[in-house]
Amino acid sequence: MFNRIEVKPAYRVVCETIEAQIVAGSLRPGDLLPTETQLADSFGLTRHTVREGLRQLEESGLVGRAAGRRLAVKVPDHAELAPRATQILRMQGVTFRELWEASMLLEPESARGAAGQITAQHLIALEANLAAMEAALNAGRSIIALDVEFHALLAAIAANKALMLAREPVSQLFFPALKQLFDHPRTRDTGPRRLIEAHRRIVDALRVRDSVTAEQWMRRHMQDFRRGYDVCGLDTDQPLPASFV
Amino acid sequence: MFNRIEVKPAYRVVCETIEAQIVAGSLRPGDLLPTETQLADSFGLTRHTVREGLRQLEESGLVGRAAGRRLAVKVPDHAELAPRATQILRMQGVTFRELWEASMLLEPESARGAAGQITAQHLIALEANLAAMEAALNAGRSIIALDVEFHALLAAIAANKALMLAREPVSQLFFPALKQLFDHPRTRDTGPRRLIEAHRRIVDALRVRDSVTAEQWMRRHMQDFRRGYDVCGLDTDQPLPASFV
DNA sequence: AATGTTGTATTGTTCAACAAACGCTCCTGC
DNA sequence: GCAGGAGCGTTTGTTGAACAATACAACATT
Repeated sequence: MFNRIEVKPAYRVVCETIEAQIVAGSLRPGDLLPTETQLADSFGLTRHTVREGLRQLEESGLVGRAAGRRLAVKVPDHAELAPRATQILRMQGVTFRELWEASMLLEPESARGAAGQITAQHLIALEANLAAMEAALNAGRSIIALDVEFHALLAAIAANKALMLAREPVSQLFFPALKQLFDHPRTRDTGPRRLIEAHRRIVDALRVRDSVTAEQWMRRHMQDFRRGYDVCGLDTDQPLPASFV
Repeated sequence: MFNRIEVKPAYRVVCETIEAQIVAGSLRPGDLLPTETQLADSFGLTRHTVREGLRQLEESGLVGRAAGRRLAVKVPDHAELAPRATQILRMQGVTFRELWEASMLLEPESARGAAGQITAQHLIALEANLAAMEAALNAGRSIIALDVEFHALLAAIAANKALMLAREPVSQLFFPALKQLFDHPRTRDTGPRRLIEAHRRIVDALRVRDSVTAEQWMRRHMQDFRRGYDVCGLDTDQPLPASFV
């Protein structure tokens, strides 16, 4: 009968009210919010209180500074969400196995989907990535960042928004976790070569829109990672060390 | 050469500084933050400026009110992130097809994983869900919420944090999208029955830890959804209507 | 046309308070 | 001895009136 009453601070109400207006559609992406003073007047609050609400709204990604100083409604981007998701996974002590199992699902599907959508434009980007990797390898620089980029490229080509959202945080953790591999004597020399080889094969398959082969090579590629982890004697059930930031 | 210069407001620096302390580990989950006045003194800012930073930190999920009023560092929960991810997908105009393709990957894996981890405790929860569904159906109430819950239960049982994070936002959109189906004359009568039947089969398979059958039935279950959508003449490539809130 | 200048609107920040809620200690009554 | 209040200090939530800094636009200058 009498449900739990919770008093929300005014700034929270401000945030929720504006958010509600946005999802309801009365404020559309691109629209400028009223000025802080106007909002304060409307709500019958001080500018300070309104500002605290706006700070939360800002962090939620629903508003941002489009052109000038004024806050504008925008469509939040999944690129903003990914780092936060990554952070959650790390702080919750996600294990290599969990990441690997997720990647084992998401990446092959990403490759498969890319085969159906790929354009000449995309191929150029992929080739550029491969070339950059070769160069980095020869120069003795790390290829991890380029690896992450490669997989992100594939996902972007596949153009499934749900998949991209799901994939990104996992990839942000999984691939950097492989840094250990490339530093390890057992895999330092062969690892990067095998990686580039797999990427090469995937691109070749995509060029001829061969989704089956692309998917197969991606799966092999993922299994390679897993095997490398084992070969190096690393425990797949341990939480990832915090150093992967 | 000359990169974009961005001057960050002080409240933003406050937020980032504290966040850095948390990820660096000098502030651990459970620790209380200093009081607003102390922070203001340390930073050499006004209490209000500090508060704006704290509001952002709060929204980011890294701090929260644990016991009393004081803010405490906490491990962010993926349950907080899911609604935001859902929002992003919806605002970006995600289509039924995208959601379905993602679910077609994630849900069967979820069922498969659950088979390996399930306990008597879990089975009780699943049975309770099934019973509640039967009851809801007989009473003519909607079973959508219970369906979402069923799939969330499976994911929780499978206990893969990366998978749960990936799955949740998709499920929050995908299953409610099926409301149309259960309102449509073509599937109104048979749909819910088939749904419960599939859930039943999955639970039965899980009870005997038969991961293959569980996964198969889940896949069939998903394909059923898709077929229903087609049968009702709905366009799978249209963005979901905004009414799924 | 490109570069200064001015003016105004809006955000960022400060200072000085006060109200309300919480946690704590200490005190009372049994 | 201890359960239950009464007070008290601490901390957050909120207000008010300012001022500084910046961005934008319109205009003047060269």
